[in-house]
Amino acid sequence: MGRPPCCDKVGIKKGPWTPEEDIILVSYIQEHGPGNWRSVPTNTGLMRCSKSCRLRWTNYLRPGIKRGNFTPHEEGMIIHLQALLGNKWAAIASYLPQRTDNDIKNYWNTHLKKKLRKFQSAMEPPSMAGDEKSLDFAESETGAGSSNLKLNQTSSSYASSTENISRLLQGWMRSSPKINNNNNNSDSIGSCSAAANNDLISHGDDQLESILSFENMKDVALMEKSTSKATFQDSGEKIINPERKQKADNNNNNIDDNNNNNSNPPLSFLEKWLLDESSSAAQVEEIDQMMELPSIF
DNA sequence: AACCCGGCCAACCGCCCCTTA
DNA sequence: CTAAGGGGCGGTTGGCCGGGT
Repeated sequence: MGRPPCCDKVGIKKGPWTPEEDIILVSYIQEHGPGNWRSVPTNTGLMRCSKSCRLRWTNYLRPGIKRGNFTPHEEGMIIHLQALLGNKWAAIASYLPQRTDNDIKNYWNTHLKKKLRKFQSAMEPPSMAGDEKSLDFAESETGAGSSNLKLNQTSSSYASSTENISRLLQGWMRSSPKINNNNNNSDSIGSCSAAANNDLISHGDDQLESILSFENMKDVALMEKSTSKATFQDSGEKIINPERKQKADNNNNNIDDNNNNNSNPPLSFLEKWLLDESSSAAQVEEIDQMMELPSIF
């Protein structure tokens, strides 16, 4: 039924990437641009499957990726979007261009889910504490007295220090105008929208409840999806709109309506809502404060 | 000091969708 | 129209690390 895994072949290397492999991959992409991943292993001599190469590039080597240290604003965006869209990490990532879906997914699973759960149990009367339906958490409670959140774990291993890989490799990339020729094209991340959002977000009602009850927005989201399907494209490679996908595949060239978007497309309802609400930084901080209360005593 | 346990996160797996021949 | 291939996405895993005992 299912297709055989692409990486079944013997001799395919798995596990953490080495700096040497990263350099090979980056220099290849520098020369040829991302895409046609199938040919990457053969052309580079990397003993990695094409998927692994793509993943490595999109999640770590791509220029402009920001890693670690999620800001309260980003947290708020993620919480909002997760409530609205569910576990559509790629879609969520498209609103946080500097973040990868994998990163967001990990952050959600390791930090935000717990945070929200704590928050929810803090908000609920004790008798209700066991009922977790409203947050739709799939997993069961583990470790009832779960420990404090550990943020910013540091690691000395290469793989874990990749937060700086893009920076380290910037020299390589810089010598290549090809890839990042366009402010906003599919490889230059971290540009506009996030920054714009950061700037735009200035207010919001502080009703914490609103963070947690977006059910009413889901219909809107569905409508949204059916009509305009995520009109935002992140400046990365996650392309939600198929039309854009095709264009992107054709590679480059400014596709992007969204670039040129000076002819800014009108904000969709969802986007407006996000911008209005994602003042959520304040809301998230409030959650933090709420959750710290018990520890004060 | 050694061991155990749990958290974190990079990477893999497998399914799905889209494109192309 | 259909089948095959490639890429994208979400879920899951496994290894590393730090904290606790």
